[in-house]
Amino acid sequence: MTKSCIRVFADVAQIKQCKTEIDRVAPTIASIARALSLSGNEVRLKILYLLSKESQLCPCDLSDILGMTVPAISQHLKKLREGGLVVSEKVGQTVFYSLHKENLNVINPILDSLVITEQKSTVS
Amino acid sequence: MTKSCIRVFADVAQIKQCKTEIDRVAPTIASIARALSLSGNEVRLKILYLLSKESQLCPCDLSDILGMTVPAISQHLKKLREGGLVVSEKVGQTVFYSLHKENLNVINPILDSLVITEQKSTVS
DNA sequence: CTATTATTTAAGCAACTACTTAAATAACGA
DNA sequence: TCGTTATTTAAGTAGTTGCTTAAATAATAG
Repeated sequence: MTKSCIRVFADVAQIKQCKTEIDRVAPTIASIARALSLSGNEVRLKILYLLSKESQLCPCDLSDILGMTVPAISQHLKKLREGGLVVSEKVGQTVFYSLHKENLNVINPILDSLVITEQKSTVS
Repeated sequence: MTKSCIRVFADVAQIKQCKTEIDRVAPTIASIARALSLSGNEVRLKILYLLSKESQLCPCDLSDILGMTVPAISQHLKKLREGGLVVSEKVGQTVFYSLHKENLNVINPILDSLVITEQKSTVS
């Protein structure tokens, strides 16, 4: 870290500009990275996909569908809720989870691309 | 796991259908989740963003720009390369990294959304 | 009130991540 | 060749993640 790149082709102005630019977008990148790492888990991505298909599901349903324990599911849902990607509504003893559509600008294209990828592979 | 959801409103047919559907898309989800978890790291997302702006950068540049040690950067680049998100080309002692555009269908919308988000926040 | 059901929370733990420092590899120039 | 530079690899480690099981919380029915 003390020594920096001194190669002949290094473009000092370019590097400086990159530093400025990355500082500028850093907060946005941090927030997007958070959303991506949330959905970068196989179980949570499945939950998001299922919610995009079914509009709402409870932890119990998801436990059945994904073949996992209820606490395991609940902990994933907690992360998704805290990350603002899903919302929950309690109806009696049951808690229904659904996508938090307003916060899904990062995730939506991914779910879309999933559908597209599936269509492609179904066709071929 | 042994006991399944027995609530009154549970829709057995819906659950069964979801199971079938999730099994069908599981391989695609796994591969997308891998790409998302790769780009769900702040440093790696910054690298991808910088490469989308600069077309090619070496580990040394990135170390300078991001204020991190070269080995730390190198290890991130290795993951991105193994995940197929970037490619490298050696020129003399320098290794230039650039985006592997063909494999970026999952990541591209994210980088785009980053630009869009930045424009929004700049305007407001 | 008591038992049952749905969900969440907590504690423990194995596996993974992302850094560190040191060493290895490779290209270059004097 | 020797010393320098660019990069990668390796080993060690603190922190994080994702599960497990057990316990806590809350709603409902008898």
